Amino acid sequence: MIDVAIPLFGEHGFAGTTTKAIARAAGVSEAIIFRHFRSKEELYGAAFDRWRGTGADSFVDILQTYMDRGDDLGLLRVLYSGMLQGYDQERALHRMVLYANLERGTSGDGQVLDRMQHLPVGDFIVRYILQRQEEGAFRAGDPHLMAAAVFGLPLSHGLWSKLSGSPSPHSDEVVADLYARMLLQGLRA
Amino acid sequence: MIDVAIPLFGEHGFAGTTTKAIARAAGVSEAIIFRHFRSKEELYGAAFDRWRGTGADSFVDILQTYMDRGDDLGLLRVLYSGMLQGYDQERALHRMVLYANLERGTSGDGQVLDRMQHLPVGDFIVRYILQRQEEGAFRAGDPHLMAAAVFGLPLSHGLWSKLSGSPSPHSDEVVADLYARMLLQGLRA
DNA sequence: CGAAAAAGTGAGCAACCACTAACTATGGGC
DNA sequence: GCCCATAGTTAGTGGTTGCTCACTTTTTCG
Repeated sequence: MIDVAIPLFGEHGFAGTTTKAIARAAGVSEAIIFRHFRSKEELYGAAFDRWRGTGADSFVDILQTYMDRGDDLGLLRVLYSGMLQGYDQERALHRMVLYANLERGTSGDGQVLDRMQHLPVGDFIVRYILQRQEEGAFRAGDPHLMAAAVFGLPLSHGLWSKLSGSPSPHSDEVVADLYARMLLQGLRA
Repeated sequence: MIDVAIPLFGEHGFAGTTTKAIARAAGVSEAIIFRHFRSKEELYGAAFDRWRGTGADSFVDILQTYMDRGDDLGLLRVLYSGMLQGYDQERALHRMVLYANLERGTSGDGQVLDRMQHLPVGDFIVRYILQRQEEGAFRAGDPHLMAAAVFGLPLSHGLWSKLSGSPSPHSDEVVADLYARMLLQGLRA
């Protein structure tokens, strides 16, 4: 049931997704949703917990090997390539996260947003920038701000070409390489 | 009526905003909404047309003076400073645009998205990058991709600290300066 | 002024929303 | 065979949704 709820929440948001639609997609009657989850809200939360466990740990491990090797360009290229691929493969999940940012961003309980505050990959990039700064390789500045820039750079492209509806003529690899080179040059001291 | 609809659509999205709430905010009865607009959808479209005219032309003029002067860093600093200020001052409008990207991004008529396809500032940055590439100052690459990077860089920071609910400890000027320097260094050949 | 047009109202419509009540089938452990 | 928890059903609940209708008030203008 969570599996079929994620694409629906991702497509139409929390307010735009009806419990009836979820039930129909799951091939069951609407009533049993409320046997397994106390409310629509609780199902939404469960969908988010599913999202948190999305192979992020193994991805951090891969990035770590690049970091140990001192391969800055490789690290960024893998990060961006993974991000762009992730937008495709887990499009529904990413859209759900964006929706949550907007729907829960203001006057919400913040419960859902709290769960996504510190993600493994985000924490890793902050630590990575900090270390390279101490080594004198990267420019000075708040690592959190710079990490936001790292994640933001491909966001505009990804938002338009992947999560909305207008695909790009460039392959993920081309985009990832260009962005990795641009950002690395911008990070260097 | 459009004026009061924008904050509501920006706060809760199209699906999450009721016509009753708009009417109450406007201080009129619900029925007169449907005298002035054939449907909720049409009011939504009207709110977007309001957005398009948001002083973008004069902003482009300012950027143009920096471009003529060959002041790359100044141009980017003003652009980012303006973007961050815009997130604050026209928060509702920016949130509405993000909502539209998600809500209309898939299976929608695309009518709303088409209206925001080519914005003055976006077109200007593409032309700017193209010219600096021809002068040999900026690295090679698709200007549209690079323009997406220009707009994306501060997006992650802006999304979290401005459009959602967790403000940043840094001033807009500090952030704009850091990001402008990072991006300029990354753009250079 | 006076009439037409525009702007506004309250009551209410069918459809839909999240959610519940009362009941039935199923399957595993004793 | 019996118990009973789990999973499922149909048929609703009260409340809300976008939107309409019949009607009244205000504004415009020759």
